[in-house]
Amino acid sequence: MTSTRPVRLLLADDEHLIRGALAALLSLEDDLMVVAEAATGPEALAMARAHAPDVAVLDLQMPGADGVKVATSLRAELPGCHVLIVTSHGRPGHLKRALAAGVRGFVPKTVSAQRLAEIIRTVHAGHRYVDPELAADAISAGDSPLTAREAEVLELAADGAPVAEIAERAALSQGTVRNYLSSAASKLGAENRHTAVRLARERGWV
Amino acid sequence: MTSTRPVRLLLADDEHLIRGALAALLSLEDDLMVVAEAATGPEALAMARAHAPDVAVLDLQMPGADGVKVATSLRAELPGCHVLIVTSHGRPGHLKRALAAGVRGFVPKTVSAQRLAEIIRTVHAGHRYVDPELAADAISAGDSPLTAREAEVLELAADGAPVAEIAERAALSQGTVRNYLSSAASKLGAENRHTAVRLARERGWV
DNA sequence: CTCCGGGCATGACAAATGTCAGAAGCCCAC
DNA sequence: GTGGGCTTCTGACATTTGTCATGCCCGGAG
Repeated sequence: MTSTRPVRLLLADDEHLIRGALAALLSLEDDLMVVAEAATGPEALAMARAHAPDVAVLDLQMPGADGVKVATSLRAELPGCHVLIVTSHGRPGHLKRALAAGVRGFVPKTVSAQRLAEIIRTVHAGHRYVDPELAADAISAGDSPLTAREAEVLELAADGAPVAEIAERAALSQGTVRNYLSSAASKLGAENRHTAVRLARERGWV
Repeated sequence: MTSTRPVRLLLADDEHLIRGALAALLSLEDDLMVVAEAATGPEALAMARAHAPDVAVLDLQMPGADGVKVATSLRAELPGCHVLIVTSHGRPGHLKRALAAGVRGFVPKTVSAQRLAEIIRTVHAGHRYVDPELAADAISAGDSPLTAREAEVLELAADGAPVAEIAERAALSQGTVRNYLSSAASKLGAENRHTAVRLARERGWV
């Protein structure tokens, strides 16, 4: 690779410790340059607009808006900025959503900084990179068997709310809610909606 | 501070990215020296035994055994090794458990590496350090109002298991289980056991 | 010693939940 | 345009919960 101008990076992660450490390590690479940092989703967007980085390295879970949401907005506003998502807990469904949002790379935080630097270069060069293990998980987990409404209702049930409340918030009758919950649970092989919620969470389907 | 021998550190975190970055940043400080790294609880223990570090910087959530468990074992085996716990999601109850386990420092991952280095020195000098915000949360959250059995049953209910299963696993009658769940829920101000579980989780009481 | 709170249980009732069958409207594909 | 899948509803039923009263045993506080 001939010496061209460095890759300009945006780093977004709510954990200052990691963000700072990462910035320091990546800056050690001659061809990488951290031009902006952010601790929240909205902040990441604002920083991206202000600095127009080549690659945005986003944490999946951030206050305000998660990495995928930020990626979606970024794709619309800065098509030239490639997004690389870094995550601690890689749920299969997240990867799918991320890819659908136009994310170019998806890696767990268990990779080394060295490896991350390489991946950043890969993504910047226009290629894609998905961690093989996460990819395997996503493939074996398959697609969500839930219909849109089932998923919606299941999500509303997530914090333990009674059927009456779910029905109200979804503007559905209680009977309908129970039917959806029941069919969602049976599709997921769960005995009740609460385990169903847990299973759907684990697979990243909610 | 006169130039004495450096503080020998053990770093344990399952995320290689963070661990590596942290090791690099902390090594930049003249008086700090990373002598061992670990990715799991048991590994951290083994490393500690092998290297007898002055300060162990542990992530709260690691595969195998969490930071508090490691701290407990460490306290027994290496009384001279002070433990500093670093966490992403600081639940009030965790802090309390950590302090009870003899942990000397407790900080969120939102601090900067610079600050962390200072805190490591504080802990090494024999003092304690608890992040003020986490401390405030812990104090305002107060003590768990649950009796031992209530907490135990609530924990078994955590993954959405039906009463029959909880009863079997706790070797209690179903009626007793329902009574405990009911009283736990009312103590927590929850409408049902599932929200009760969620609330107890948030406060770190399970 | 006696009282009290916690652990444990039972039984009974009310409320919430899960399950099923059936039915209507809608839209898409064949 | 017909069939099939999704959405939505209703009603009925079985099962699971939540709640409450009541009782027993035990160990520590007064």
